[in-house]
Amino acid sequence: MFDKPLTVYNWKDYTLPHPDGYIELKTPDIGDVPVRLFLTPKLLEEVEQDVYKQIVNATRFPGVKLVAITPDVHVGYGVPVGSVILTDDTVAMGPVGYDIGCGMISARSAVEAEKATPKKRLEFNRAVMELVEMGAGGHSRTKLRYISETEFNKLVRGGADYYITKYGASFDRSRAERNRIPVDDNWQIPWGGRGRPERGLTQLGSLGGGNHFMELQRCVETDTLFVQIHTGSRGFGHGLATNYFELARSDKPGKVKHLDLGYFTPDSPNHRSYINAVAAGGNFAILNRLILFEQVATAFKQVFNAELELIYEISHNLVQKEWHPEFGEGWVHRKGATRAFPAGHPGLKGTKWENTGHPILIPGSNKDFSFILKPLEGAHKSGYSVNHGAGRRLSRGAAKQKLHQPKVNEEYRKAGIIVNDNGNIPLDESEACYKPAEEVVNAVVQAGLAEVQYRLLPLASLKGLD
DNA sequence: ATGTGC
Repeated sequence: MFDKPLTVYNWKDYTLPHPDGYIELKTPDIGDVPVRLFLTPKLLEEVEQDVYKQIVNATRFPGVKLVAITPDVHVGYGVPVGSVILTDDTVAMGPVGYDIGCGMISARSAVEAEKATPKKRLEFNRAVMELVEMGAGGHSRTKLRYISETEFNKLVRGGADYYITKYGASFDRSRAERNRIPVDDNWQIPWGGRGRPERGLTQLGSLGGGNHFMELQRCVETDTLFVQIHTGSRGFGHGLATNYFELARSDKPGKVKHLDLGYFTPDSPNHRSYINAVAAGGNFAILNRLILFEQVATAFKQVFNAELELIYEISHNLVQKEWHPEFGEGWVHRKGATRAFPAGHPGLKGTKWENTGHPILIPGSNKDFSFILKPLEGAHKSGYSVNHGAGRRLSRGAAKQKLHQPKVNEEYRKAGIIVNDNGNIPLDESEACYKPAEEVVNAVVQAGLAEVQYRLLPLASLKGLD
């Protein structure tokens, strides 16, 4: 299924603009599966050659009905980061990714942006760094570092509902995507194995490394201070993903040659089990964002003496059962892709977003715009999804090699953006590593998927170091 | 992404 050799190399010659605002890809390698590229011609030109093989992979899981590619697409494990895969009943791990439930939280304040003087920005960063554990391998600095396995189980099953009942909530969470993804009572966490999800036991309430961040921003439209957080399920989600990749391999001996392309059809008991794992990993990520937000709000209060109000909280790495007007009920895998339900979508029924659509949170680099978008009716074209960020354009290795530390430090200093507290900008996460966010967001606006509501500019950024 | 082995 996945080892059929590719017949096409110059794949970009097999694209044609569709009147609905996306680019259609049709090659013998992808057969009849509709593949829609939500890219401008310029962004398409910049897409790496290796992405093609991964798009073909995406079409080859059993029962795939649609593959949508978002404008921030780049190479991932098995399938691209920035892909949306609709299947009938197959569920797959690669199309969710290792950081199960990874996503964004965004909040606003009534504080005028000018109150964030350079001194206050540094003060904010120091206050956050005092409270929040950042970086790869970090353990929570909250009391949740010391919870029992029993309590951990209750948390990843009960999500924010359980957390709020047990520990109380310092803010109104009713504006989040959800508090909890249901987990079956009989599902057990697959402790141990190669993945060792138990790594997550001490990590609830820690940022992590890589592209995870916390940021103080100025909203261009309101000229007030906003805050944004990007984090996921840490070692727990990573461990779950690893163990289910292994299970997929033992499920179908010899058939799954590429570990990254494992999947489960409903005839496997692991099918339901993996859906539960995604729910538990998703709940961990929801909790992680909730706890970090409480800490950031505490720091914000200390420095600006004001409250933060949630705008939205949403994951961009999940598989969920959804309805689609063209493809019916099915599993929607989003890997580095943000859900975009417009007004009237049945998935919003009974929520406060029913008549408006829910906010879409899209971060740019820490020296570029971030965006909050509003989904439009046309979002069905992409399986109700848009990009999840600007998209990497320079590898970490290349960034460390090519970029000059003093020069980058100077650029950020001139822009008045403080990263952490020592003036040294992490090169592999700096502006040059990412595509211009505006260009990427324009691609989804032009395709009629969403419209821009707020533009946010970074003032102070917090990054965990690898 | 993770945090360890290449």
